[in-house]
Amino acid sequence: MSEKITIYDIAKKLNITAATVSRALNNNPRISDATRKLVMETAASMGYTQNKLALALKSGKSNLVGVIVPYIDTSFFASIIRGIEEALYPEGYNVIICQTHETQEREVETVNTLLNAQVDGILMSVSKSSKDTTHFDHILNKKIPLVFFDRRKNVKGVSSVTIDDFEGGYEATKHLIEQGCKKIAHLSGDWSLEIYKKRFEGYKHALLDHGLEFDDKYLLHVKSDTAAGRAAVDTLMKLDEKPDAIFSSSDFVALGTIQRLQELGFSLPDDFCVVGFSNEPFTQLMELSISSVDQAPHEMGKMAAKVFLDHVSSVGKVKIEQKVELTPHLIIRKSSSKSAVSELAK
Amino acid sequence: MSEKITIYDIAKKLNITAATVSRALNNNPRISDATRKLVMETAASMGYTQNKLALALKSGKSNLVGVIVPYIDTSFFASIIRGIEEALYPEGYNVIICQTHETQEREVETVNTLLNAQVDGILMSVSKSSKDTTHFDHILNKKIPLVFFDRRKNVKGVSSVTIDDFEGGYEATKHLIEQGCKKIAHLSGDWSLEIYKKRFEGYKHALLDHGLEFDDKYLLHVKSDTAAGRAAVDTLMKLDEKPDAIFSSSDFVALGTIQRLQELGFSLPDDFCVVGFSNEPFTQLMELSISSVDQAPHEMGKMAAKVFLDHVSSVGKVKIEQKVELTPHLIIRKSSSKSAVSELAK
DNA sequence: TTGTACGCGTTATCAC
DNA sequence: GTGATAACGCGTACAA
Repeated sequence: MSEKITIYDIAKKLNITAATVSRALNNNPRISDATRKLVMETAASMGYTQNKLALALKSGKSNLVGVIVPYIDTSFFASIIRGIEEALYPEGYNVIICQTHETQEREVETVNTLLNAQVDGILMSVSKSSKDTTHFDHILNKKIPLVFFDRRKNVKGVSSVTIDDFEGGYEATKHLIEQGCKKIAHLSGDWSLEIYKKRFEGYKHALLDHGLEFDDKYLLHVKSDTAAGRAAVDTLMKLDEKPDAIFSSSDFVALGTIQRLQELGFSLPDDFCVVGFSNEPFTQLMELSISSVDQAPHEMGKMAAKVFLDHVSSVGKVKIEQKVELTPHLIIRKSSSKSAVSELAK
Repeated sequence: MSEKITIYDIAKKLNITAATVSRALNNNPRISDATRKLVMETAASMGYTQNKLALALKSGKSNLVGVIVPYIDTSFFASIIRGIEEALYPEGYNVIICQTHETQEREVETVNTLLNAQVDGILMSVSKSSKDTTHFDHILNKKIPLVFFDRRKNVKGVSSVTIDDFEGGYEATKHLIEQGCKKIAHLSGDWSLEIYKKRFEGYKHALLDHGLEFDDKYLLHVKSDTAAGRAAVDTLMKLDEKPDAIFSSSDFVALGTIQRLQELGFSLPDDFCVVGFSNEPFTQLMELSISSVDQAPHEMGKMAAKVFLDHVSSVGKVKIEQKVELTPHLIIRKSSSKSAVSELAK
């Protein structure tokens, strides 16, 4: 009892042909109940497991889906992958994970690897440094569904699932304005990624819609870590007109600003209101819990999987690229809840 | 230019046979430089990609490795998976991810799924409710390497990579004793998992080794969330002899205890010292940063992958099961750094 | 109801 | 150096 058992092994044991075994195992109607039962039982006793590779080779369908992310161990992407896995597993798909480490080189490499592995689809979030798009054409030329999530590129025929980053930026800024903040700084990221640009635009429009003017000096481009947030605070403090609120495109940056502001002796949220983006797990755990825009990554993953499934189920039919935009949800916590305003609300 | 290109397509175009194309592509020595170059070029121009499924079927080697975890989106497991992926990718393996949701049922199911997918190995952390072990035998019967990480079961012939949980519990407790704590409570988890039992044993031995006695009333079994930590504090506060320190097997529980203790008006770390376990990302981000035992999940993943690679490279040779035990590292932060002791150290 | 024969794409083993 | 052929494990028309 060991090694790989094939339908030939069980056929030989029963003095029948492999075709019959195959039929019995697949509940083919054209087979007697007797042999079906017999085959089923001996298959189980011999410890037979179907070789999906052979099936995949024959059918041209591997039931493998590739997922490409910058890093797997950031809570945002991990949640998305969980959503994808949980939506695809019940449909019989297995998920292969690849990381790009934010480089174009690895992105191209992993795409080719997944193509070699004959995946039935690729779900991915493009890396920051991704500029060229010919590797996406490789995928499309092979008629393999490609779905972007969160970070997308404009490629014809490719569906995407994102959140409405404009809306997220708008809501966060609007909330700060409602808290009575007048001079709201915005810490943005690398604009080669659409998401940061759109969050900024939401921020800008919210200002204008509420009679505030947009001022260049309150816009900073920073990296996504706490150190960058601390440095940003120091930069802002050199201004003649210091801001009274900060909307950051990253929770880590937001945390850095809070740390630095508190070090400088400011009282939050009364002197400064801060809102972050992503609703990282830690934001709700802090003593001064941090307001943030939730991106519903689990839902995003499920939706990306659903879009893929729609694609495969609509072969032959007109398959139109889908651009799903999820609505972000601002979660208001202590870092932006001025006591004065809270009192008013009561 | 589209659809799947096979070596037959390129053979036909060049009026040669598929075997020759295969040889050219695989740098077989018995081939002329002229045809090799010709094949290489036309292969590239036609957009040929090797079908690894066919290769896998023929060779019996899929270059797929299955990874099974309770949940993919906890920082600990996500880091492990990252470590695994980064160690396996350069060796030509792709990683398939499955989640058990902590149920035995899904664990058995995912194992069978991965076996069907013809994975070359399975790396897994068993689920809490996993009791039966026959599904592990299925794996071993097929001569497929199985490696446990973090959470293991005693199964003959199975390698494992864990951290020395006894050591972790011991060091954490010893540290608390050195801070001057005399009555150290321990919040443990479900003892059906070895890890929690061992952490407790480390705790107990550290007490005894330093002349403190172990007292039942300071040992509580709790779930792994902040609510459980809060509840545990309330339970401990009902004791006549209240503890002066808490060693928790979970960072989330530790956070809960800190929140509740502060609510009750205690000053930390002077009234209470708290140490957690896992070094979750948030522990270092809190205003009162939390001391914790780091499990080096990234390293653990890399090591699990390495153990697997050792297995496959030693086919035929005596392959002995490896029991790798990584050394945990206590990270001392504010939650257990008494100012008095700190002053003394200066 | 069951057996026969073929093909999925690839490489390896023969021949030539 | 290259061509022909078998084999990996499976499902399925076609024949019986």
